[in-house]
Amino acid sequence: MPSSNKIKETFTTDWEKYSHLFKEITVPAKTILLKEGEVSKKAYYITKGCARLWFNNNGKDITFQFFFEREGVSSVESFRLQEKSLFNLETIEPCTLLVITKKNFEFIVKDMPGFNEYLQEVLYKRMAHYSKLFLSRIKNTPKERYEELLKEYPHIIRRVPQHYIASYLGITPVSLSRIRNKR
Amino acid sequence: MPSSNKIKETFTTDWEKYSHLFKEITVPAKTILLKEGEVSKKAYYITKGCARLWFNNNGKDITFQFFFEREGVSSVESFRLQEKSLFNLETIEPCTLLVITKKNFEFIVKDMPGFNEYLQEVLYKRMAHYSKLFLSRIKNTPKERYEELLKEYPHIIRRVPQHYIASYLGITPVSLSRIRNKR
DNA sequence: TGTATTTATTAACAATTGTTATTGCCGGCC
DNA sequence: GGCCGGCAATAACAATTGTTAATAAATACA
Repeated sequence: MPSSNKIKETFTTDWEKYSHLFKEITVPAKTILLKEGEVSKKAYYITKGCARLWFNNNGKDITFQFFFEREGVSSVESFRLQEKSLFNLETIEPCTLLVITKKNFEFIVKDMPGFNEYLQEVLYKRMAHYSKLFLSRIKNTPKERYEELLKEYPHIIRRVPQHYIASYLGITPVSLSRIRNKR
Repeated sequence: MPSSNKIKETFTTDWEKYSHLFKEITVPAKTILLKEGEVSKKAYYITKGCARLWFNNNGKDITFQFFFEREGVSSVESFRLQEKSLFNLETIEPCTLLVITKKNFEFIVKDMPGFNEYLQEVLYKRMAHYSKLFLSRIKNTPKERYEELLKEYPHIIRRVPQHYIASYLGITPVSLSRIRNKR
């Protein structure tokens, strides 16, 4: 579960020895890995494909975050605290994933020096990501938000179906199409 | 600076002995107690009146929080970490305030048992307040947000001028007036 | 009390976004 | 290759909100 450049080097070499705790699976697109309201028992690492975290709001889905190759992904709060997840975790493309159980994960937490600190950083980054997302919703128009996404994270727009982008921006697919084609 | 029922009792009796560290001032409405971009050197406790925390977004002001009697108020992050404040702190009504300097405040933090924990709780509540506010912006329409405010915090609506409520809800005063009068 | 200032309402119009439905395109899959 | 399903674009219309301006009401305070 590498990532986060600074901390990465400190334990990336040790990583091999835990590989037997992960199971590789492949799943089709639109597979729900975790359902809203359920307690997360597994965490995933994306080898191939992409996924999204979203929640249902009166029948409309609101996407919070996208995940791509070489990223760990779970409903962090639910997995760590074993509480009901507020989010759905769903694949967008067919995916190859490394799966680890909560139990094995806890083993690594205890066994690998520095891993817990790394997790703290992941959590912190996630909070920062949310704050930024929320603030952009308050301060900017959908159009501005789209343009910012296009500038800062073009790979998301290249790869993710447009209606998920719309759900991420808080608008309808129709409205996003209009913004893109300026009419 | 009492508040927060649970922790309150643990040090509310000790509080008197620090009263000499506070200075009472009275200020008119619309007094800026802290300007966006400045470092907070003072914290306030409201004896009489009310205030709001807001920031400027391209000329429009966005209100984040309202404060009333028996509440401590400051740009918490700026006061604690001595960083530039992201917010303006401004009185809404003429106010009577107890003022304490950063230095004297730090003295109390060190001197009073349990005070630091209390501050942690204040900070935690503030984060929770923000999360709630942000989520309501994403999930609900301005109309729904107004109705929730009316139900949950009627005292705010009773007391605060309507255009500040509008700024808190993220809409124009005109739009809020329309919502209130259903047309 | 009378005047000035602030605040709220209303109207008219523009801009943005949502809703619903249709069409066409593309890719996966049998 | 051909069919089906998912996706994007577009149109027409409705609903919501913003903008600007005028007016009315409430409030402050001299």
